[in-house]
Order: sequence, then C-alpha cells, then structure tokens
Amino acid sequence: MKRISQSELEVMSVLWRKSPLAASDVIAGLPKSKTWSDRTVKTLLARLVEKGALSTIPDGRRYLYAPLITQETYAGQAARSLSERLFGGRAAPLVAHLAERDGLSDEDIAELEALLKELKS
Amino acid sequence: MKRISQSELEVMSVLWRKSPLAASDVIAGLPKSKTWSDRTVKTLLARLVEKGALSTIPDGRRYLYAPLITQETYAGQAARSLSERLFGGRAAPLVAHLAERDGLSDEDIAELEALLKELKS
DNA sequence: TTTCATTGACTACAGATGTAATCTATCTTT
DNA sequence: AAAGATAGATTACATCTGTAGTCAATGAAA
Repeated sequence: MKRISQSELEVMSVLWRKSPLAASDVIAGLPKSKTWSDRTVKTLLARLVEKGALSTIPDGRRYLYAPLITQETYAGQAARSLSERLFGGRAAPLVAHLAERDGLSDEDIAELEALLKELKS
Repeated sequence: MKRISQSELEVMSVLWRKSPLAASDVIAGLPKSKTWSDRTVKTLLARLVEKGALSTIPDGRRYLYAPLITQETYAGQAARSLSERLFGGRAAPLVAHLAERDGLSDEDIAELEALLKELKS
C-alpha cells in the first residue's frame, strides 16, 4: 500500500466516519476549515483510488467511494511507525509527551490503567 | 518551522544523539542500513539548515552542524499531531494500538504505570 | 609544487503532493 | 430541445522529496 499523504488523510477521515459516499458528500463532509475547491477533492479521491486506499462503487453516472483499509489498520501502522522513529519503539516516553503539554483526561488515565492491567495478565 | 521529511529526520537523529558534528561524522553516524551516498547526506544537511532545523558553526573550511530544535520538542509535536489526527487526542487507544501487534515490554509497562501514578497525584 | 582528496555550493531530475483548470459526457431544468 | 449543472477523466504546474552529480576552492600528500 502506497503511503497516504496529509491531504489524502483528511479525505479518508470523512469516509471512515461514514461510507460509501459520493464525491459531493465527501466534499460536504470536510471540515469547513478546508477551503479546497471541489476539483482538489476529486483529485485526492482519484489518487486514493489509484493507491488502492479506496474502492469505487458505480452508482448511476457517478461513483460512491469506500475505504479499503480501516481506520484501525491505518492508525495502528502510523502509531507504530511514529513510536519507532521517534521513541525507540517504547510507549512510555510517547505517552509522557502527550501528557506533558495538555495533560491526560481522567478518563484517558483510567483507560490506560485498565489497559495495563490487561496487558500484565 | 517547515516540516522535516522522513530522510531529513534520520539526519536529525544522528545530531540529536551527538552534536555538533561535521558532515563526515553525520555520514558515519547513520545506520549502516542507510546506503545513501555522501552527497545525499550533504543535500539533506543543507536542506535542514535552509529549513531552520540546524545551525552551522564554521570550523576551518567546513561546518559543524547542530540542531536548533530539540528531539524533545519535535517528538512532542509529532506525538500530539498523530494523537489528534488519528486518535481524537486520546492516549489510551494509541497505546492500545502499540501494544496490539508486538506487545509492550515489561519495562515499558512498568514505566507507564509509574507515569500514571505520577499523573494521578 | 603538482596532484589528489575533501568541503560546501550549485545543479539535476524523477516521483509525490498540493492545488487546481479544462474537457467531455450525461442529467436536469426550462 | 436548448442551456446549464454535474460527474469523472485528463492535464497542469509549482513545490517538496529522494537521491545524487558537478564545480570550485582549499587543504593534504607525494
């Protein structure tokens, strides 16, 4: 699987939330902070199809787009890659960095504790 | 600060371990798995200087290179960015992903527990 | 001192990426 | 039916990235 770029990832995010969608719905689903023209989004969709990250489902004279890789899979790969490149593959320093600036929510801490308990068993 | 690319990051890593270094020492400090020609490394160094990520210290007819951003700063930004883009800013799912494929070392788990204890106080 | 090696500076060049515009076929609306 | 809207296909183009090559100056070696 070819690497997905920053901009392409924004498009994937829309489709991970809900799919399949037509191009126009993907465009509508992007955060308003994105000021891309619709052509730009179409280009990104086409590139994602070419890269094998999206499938197309014919629907009349248009396509519906759906992810071929799950958000789970992608996120897992990205997390491991970051962890290896910058933290020597260790999770603790990574979490320490996340905690540092904004802290972690109580909920997040609780979840982490539960996770650790599970890992130890 | 302009974005640092994958390859550039490898060069930064060498200098984060030890700096300042001359170009030849950076080249020597790269993992042997990197089969780059020395020209390639010089190009990466030049680009990093241009991007404001490295400073140059004149040393005779050559330069010594030193990071202008710390590994800490960079890693922290990258971690937060990933966490926000893919995990809604929550640490627990991120760690869960890291744990999933290869598991965490006992040491890592212990460190995380210590970290959590500290965060709760 | 002539030659060789090393350094940074400049140039190269293909592929990826960001950001579209244009073309063509088909619906939709009047 | 003619005109306009809309979808995908194709093309564009500047910048970034990976990966070097060439050049000119200088220091080292013979």
